[in-house]
Amino acid sequence: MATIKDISKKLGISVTTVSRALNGYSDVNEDTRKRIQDAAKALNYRPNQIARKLVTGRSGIVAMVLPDDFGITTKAIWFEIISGLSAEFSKHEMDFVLNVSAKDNILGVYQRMIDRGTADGFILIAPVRNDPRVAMLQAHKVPFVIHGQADQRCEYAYFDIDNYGLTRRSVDHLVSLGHKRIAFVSGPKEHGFVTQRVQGFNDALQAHGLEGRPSWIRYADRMTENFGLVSAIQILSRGGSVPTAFICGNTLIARGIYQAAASLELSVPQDISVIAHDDALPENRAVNFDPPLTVTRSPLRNSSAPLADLLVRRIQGEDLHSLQVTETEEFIARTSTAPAPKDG
Amino acid sequence: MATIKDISKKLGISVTTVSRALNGYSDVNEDTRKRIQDAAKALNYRPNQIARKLVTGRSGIVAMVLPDDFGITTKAIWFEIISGLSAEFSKHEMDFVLNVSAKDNILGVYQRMIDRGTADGFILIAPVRNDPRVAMLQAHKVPFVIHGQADQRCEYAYFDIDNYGLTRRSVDHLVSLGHKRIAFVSGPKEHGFVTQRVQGFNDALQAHGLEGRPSWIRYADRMTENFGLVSAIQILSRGGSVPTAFICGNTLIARGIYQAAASLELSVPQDISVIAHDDALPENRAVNFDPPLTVTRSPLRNSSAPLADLLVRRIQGEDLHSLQVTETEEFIARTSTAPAPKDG
DNA sequence: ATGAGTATCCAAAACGTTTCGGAAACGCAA
DNA sequence: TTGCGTTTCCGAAACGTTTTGGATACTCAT
Repeated sequence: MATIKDISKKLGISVTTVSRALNGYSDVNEDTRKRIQDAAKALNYRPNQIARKLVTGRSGIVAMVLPDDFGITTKAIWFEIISGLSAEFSKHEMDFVLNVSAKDNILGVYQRMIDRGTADGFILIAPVRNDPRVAMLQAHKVPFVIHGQADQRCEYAYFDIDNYGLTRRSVDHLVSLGHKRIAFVSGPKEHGFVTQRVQGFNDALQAHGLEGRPSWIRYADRMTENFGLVSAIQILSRGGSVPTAFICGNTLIARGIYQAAASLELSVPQDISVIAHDDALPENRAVNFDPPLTVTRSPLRNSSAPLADLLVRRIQGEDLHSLQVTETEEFIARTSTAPAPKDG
Repeated sequence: MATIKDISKKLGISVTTVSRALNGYSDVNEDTRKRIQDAAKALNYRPNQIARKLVTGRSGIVAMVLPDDFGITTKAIWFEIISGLSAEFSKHEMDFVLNVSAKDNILGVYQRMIDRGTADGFILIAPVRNDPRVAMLQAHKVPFVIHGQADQRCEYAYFDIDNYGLTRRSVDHLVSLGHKRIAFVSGPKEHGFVTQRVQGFNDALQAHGLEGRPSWIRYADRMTENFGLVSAIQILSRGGSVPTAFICGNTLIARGIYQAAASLELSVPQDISVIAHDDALPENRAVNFDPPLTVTRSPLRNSSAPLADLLVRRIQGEDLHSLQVTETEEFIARTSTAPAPKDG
């Protein structure tokens, strides 16, 4: 309601000085600044973002565009990210625009938003290789940060977990328990994080002199309980030798594998060990599994603050290469993993 | 990128005329308008919302503030509403700001948004009686629309379903099947829709000369499967006569009641009939229940378009009273309801 | 020919802020 | 005294649009 002019008039100080005082410039006397700040508070002044944007080119608005076709799993995951981000940007006094659109229209939405210049920057999630969104944003020189790293050497800011290391550590743990035949039930092939995890998985097997079987690596379109159930039954029912351990892309898949084991009258961990990556969604806690699930853990919730922070700094013009963060996940051994069965 | 000035220069026409042509004013020659529109298209012109807002006071931004403490059910429900709204506002070329904040800070967020004037209007959901958010928005004369009607006679725009009629119809249906003892498992007491449903429930009972028992009406803090399970077992295990039918606030509660019935070795619908209100969430389809669930149905998804539309019209200054919409839900009889048991 | 009415156009102000390019006042060294 | 550097301030322009209040030219009846 109150404008900078009101403060200016009330104090008999120029609009310029008021603006500079409030924005922390050094060319204003500290006493004056104090008076101005007090007046601002007294008048309940809040800078009009719109007016500010017109001159600075910044709107204090940040956006995220999501496709609308996904299951409840993805829904929960994204809600987790969304609420975290929204809260985080709130702290920065920024607004968070969410757009949920048909998958084939996503690029159109970006185009519109870029043209109208509503947003200072974007958050992307679930990147794929050669992601067209990335190409578009780069072409228009719009700041953005990706959750997850799509390509090996990339020219954008990102926050990622160590997907490669995640499967390596899981394999290491299983091998140290004597497992030699390990399956990996993962996510959609086109996503960067899946590629990296598979890579880590294969490299780890090789490092231990073990041989992987292509049919023991499964790619889910949707990383659901059902997919875990079906995959495990298929893998375990095939003739010949079967895996003694499963690594799961998330805890839902693990749940499906527990079910499969129960259905096949196998017990976890005596017959098969299970280990998963845990995004720490509040509604599916690995510690409440029976038996409690061994996991590599990196709460999705924890990624909000870094993501928001990175984007803010990117918008402020900070260099890309200082804005590429990879976080190492926690390893938590519980009782879903045990020494490999003797007859294995 | 291209501004109104660019068009103006290219065509040798004043900025004023370009603006008026593009905004459909009648005082510009149709030929000129055509030329201007063509030039605008050629230059890929999009009006700068920010500049526009500065003078009109409209930002083309609309906001919603949610508390961050809720279970996965609410999460799914809200995601449903959110994606619908976002898509809908997209069509209106408006941006949708989402803010998820701590419950005790919600009002602060509204205050900030109102002060900064980022949003043209707000969407509220899940109103309670004498909702402080309503009071605040009314005090600041900010346009808003509520999903659900909190108070009987209210001075705001809303879109609601006929919550009163919903339970009336459910009771009618059950009574016509011969049921005389009916329980109702509903939602949080403080929400308007619960009050209305309970009212409809009680009135319907009375209209049929039946007597309700207070202990047969249950208020859930969270309308989950668990609450349905627990409520049904408690109600059915009590000494004396027990209900022969349950009305459920949503399909999750119904699922819990199915479970309770199974656990108590009662069958649906031979021993107890179940009827629910169905918000039509994609992950919990009433038709897939076993037996398929009789419902009153009003897809949440369907409320997005009216809500968005109402808000847009409210922002444009349309009168409140033409913006109060109550939709009647569908009634779908399936096989979870059957004649009351003879010994009942 | 005059005046009124209509169709079409436009210059300038306004929205609230930041920023550019100084200006004034002072201290201090030469 | 002069000149220079600091500190502290400010006027005016700018951002891209809409809106206000005419101005101009034309038509048509008188």
